[in-house]
Amino acid sequence: MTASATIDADTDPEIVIKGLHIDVLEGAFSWFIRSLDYAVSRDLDRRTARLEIARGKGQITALFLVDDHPGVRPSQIADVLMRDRPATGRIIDRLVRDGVIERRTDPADLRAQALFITEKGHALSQEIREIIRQQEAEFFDFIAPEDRPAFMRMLKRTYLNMRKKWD
Amino acid sequence: MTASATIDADTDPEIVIKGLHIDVLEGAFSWFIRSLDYAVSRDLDRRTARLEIARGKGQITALFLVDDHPGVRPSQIADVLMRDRPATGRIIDRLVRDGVIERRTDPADLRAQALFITEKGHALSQEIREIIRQQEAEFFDFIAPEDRPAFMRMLKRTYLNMRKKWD
DNA sequence: AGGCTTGATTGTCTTTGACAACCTTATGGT
DNA sequence: ACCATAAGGTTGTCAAAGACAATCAAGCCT
Repeated sequence: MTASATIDADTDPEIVIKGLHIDVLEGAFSWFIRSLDYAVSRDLDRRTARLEIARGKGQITALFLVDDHPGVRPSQIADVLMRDRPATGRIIDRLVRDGVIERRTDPADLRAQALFITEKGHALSQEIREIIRQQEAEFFDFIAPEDRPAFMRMLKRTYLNMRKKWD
Repeated sequence: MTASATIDADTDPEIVIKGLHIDVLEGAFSWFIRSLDYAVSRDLDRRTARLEIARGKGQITALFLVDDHPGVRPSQIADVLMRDRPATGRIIDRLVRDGVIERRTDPADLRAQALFITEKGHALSQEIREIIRQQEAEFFDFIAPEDRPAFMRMLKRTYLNMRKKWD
């Protein structure tokens, strides 16, 4: 018994952890987002531990991007991930080493690479998508179905707003 | 021009980054949460760069907790942070080294420590709170005032739901 | 042709975070 | 009272993430 709370559809829950009222942090969207990220990431790592993919958000997002956009370039992935190119390059290194994607040089621009998913990579991708679906279901099932679109919309808009400030 | 979107009050925005439709990831709450965390964290690091506090969420949350709960114990902080005790211990080390909090042994339990804020620490805490208020205002100002409580409530409930599964 | 920009890699450094082992103090059962 | 066990913290080690600078190669633009 370390966390307790009253959860109601319409009231603002109080947050108490090990006897500490962490009211301070309430009112701070960012704090919840950061804590949620930590939890979601760890949970996802656990769920994917048995798979042949290194943990970390970057790997999975990159894999999905290659799966959905054959020929995508590392720099595009870097932009989506908001990482610099060296970091993205190493993520891709690992995916290539694991045999889930392939690097080819783009004939139209010899500097650039075009990335393609392998069969193994596609299968892995499908498996991870299913895992994420399960995670979503378990983590967010308490949000009433009719509230989900609203929540998602707010997240998206926050994301887009943030990206605008980013560039 | 790397991110573009149509933002409407009521429509679901499309997300396009550098020409990539990242529809795949839509429908995944977790992806937005993770991306948002990344952005919010980096932004906060930038804003607090000039301050005498190491970057990282742990430092700030721990500082706030000590500021609000004089005599709090490291293990309680570890629980809020969802970190293990070694990690929490090192966060506290840094805060003590920087002179913003003090370690005393709890007379009631000689194993345990009671943490207290210093004057310097309290001043720093106030300063950071103000910075966070500003960040919140800039990041989340596009959420209509009447929608904010709902958004916050959903975040809180997600957080609490997650903590329940955590323990 | 020359200079500049873009795509990507390599090398290095710092920071996080996880895990295991250890020491000290409380607690609880007998 | 005593011994085993649990709880609070510290130290040591290791791996991974991420940031930054420097480098190389290819295209673009006058």
